[in-house]
Amino acid sequence: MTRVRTRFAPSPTGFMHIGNLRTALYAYLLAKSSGGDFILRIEDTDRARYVEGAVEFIEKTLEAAHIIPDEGPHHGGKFAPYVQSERMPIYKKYAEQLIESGHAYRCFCQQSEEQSDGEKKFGGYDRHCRDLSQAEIEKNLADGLPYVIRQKMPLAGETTFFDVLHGNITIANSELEDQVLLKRDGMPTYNFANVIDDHLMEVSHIIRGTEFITSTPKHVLLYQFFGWEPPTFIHPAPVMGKAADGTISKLSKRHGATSFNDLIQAGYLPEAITNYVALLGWSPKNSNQEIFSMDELIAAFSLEGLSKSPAVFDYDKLDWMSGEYFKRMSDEQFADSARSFVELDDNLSSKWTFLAGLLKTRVSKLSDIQPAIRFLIEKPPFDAELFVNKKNKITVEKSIEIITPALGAIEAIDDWTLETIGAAIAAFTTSTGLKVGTVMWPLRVGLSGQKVTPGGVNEILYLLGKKNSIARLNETLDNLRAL
RNA sequence: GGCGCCUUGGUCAAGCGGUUAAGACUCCAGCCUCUCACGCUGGCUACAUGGGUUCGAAUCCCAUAGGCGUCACCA
Repeated sequence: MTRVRTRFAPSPTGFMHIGNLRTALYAYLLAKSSGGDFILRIEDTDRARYVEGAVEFIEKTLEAAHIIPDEGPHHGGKFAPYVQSERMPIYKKYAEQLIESGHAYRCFCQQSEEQSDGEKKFGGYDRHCRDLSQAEIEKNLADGLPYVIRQKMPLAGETTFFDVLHGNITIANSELEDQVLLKRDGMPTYNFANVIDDHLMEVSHIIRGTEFITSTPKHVLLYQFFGWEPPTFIHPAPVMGKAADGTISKLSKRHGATSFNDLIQAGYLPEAITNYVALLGWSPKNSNQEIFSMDELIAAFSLEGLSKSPAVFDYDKLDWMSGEYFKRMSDEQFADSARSFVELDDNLSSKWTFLAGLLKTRVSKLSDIQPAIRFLIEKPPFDAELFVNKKNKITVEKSIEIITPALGAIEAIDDWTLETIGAAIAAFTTSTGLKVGTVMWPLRVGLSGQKVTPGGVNEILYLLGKKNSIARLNETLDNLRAL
């Protein structure tokens, strides 16, 4: 059995779409699950679309996602170069070989040429250049006429190829246009370069989007023309997005964050993103496991688990998975990863690990943190409504009755630690003879200025510090009495 | 429009001729609880439609519908 070699072949657009990331992931998992190689190849044959620095961006993104190429532009490998624009002589050689064997021809048609008869027309050219005499060709060449090299498709019959997900797919050759192999500028088209490179680089399995299904017969014909063995094809369905109005379409900008980078910036962990994306179109056999480390994905991956229907990207589920990753981290780890997403004052930054521990189970992405802790830095405006709570039998009067003596108890705390605070508040609560909830409600609301807080009274007191806590409670008291 | 692919709850998704049609997310209810969250219990919701084949079909076949893709000197 030949060695499994897969490749990820993005064009350098400076953007790593989630769908691309998933394709890369599957290719990587397939290779690694069978001890093979994963290749990164840059398909930069469209000069107009080239984005400066995009290659480095792709490499950095893959690295962040823990998808590490064995061969690539900056990873080396015996089939270098791995950037198509650096392989032009190779494509030229094979294109000419095809002309000689009668499977390709020089086409001198202008791009905008119109065809008037009722014959089937392919992209502004007809097939008359197929029949040019050698003399005509020589003349055109001598005149310096620009030309492209086109693949000479069989006019009859059909081409069948096997796709792991879809089985045999057959397309009539009459549906196939004479594909341009070499463009006017000498660059190869995708449809040509990928065949040459995949063969030369000994790629065994091609994983790419379904948008390539209909052009695969062209590739298969090329393999036949050259007498090469075609690789195994796998065409997973695209990742879809759901718009606000419920319509479903290929995941794009209108659906929000759609690139790996967008998601990182929103504060999702790379591991969580990779994990979630892996499950969008793949599921493990004989298991319901959902949380996977990269090593576990490699161990569990198999082509049989791939789905052939499109999957809708679900931010709710990503949020859940993200939360699962947070919960499995230690407070220290979480505090560390979240640190760059928050701005803290000196007081809070000295208690950051503790605060982070409180937040860990309450956020689904790191960018949720800052809004959740703002009340600790700046107290929200007074709102009397907050001091009325039916369930805990709290009213404004009752709040004043509780906060006033509580202030005394708080002022009496010398050593400001979570333990001493907890003990003092517990003792105070007991002394009032009231239910815990009844006592805590006005205190928490009075301290935080909001109904919902991460952590309870003890934690907030600790985080705020003695001086600040007392100041806030006094202010609250003033406001309540003024009503 | 031609050609191709796809179709199990709102979403992901098991299932490969015989099941009470898994599991997860979301949502709802309850428990826990000083709020929220976590955790725990439980619940709602699905085989696109119509024909076959078969003792028996979500599973096989054929239509129909809908969705998606493709028809570039982009990938």
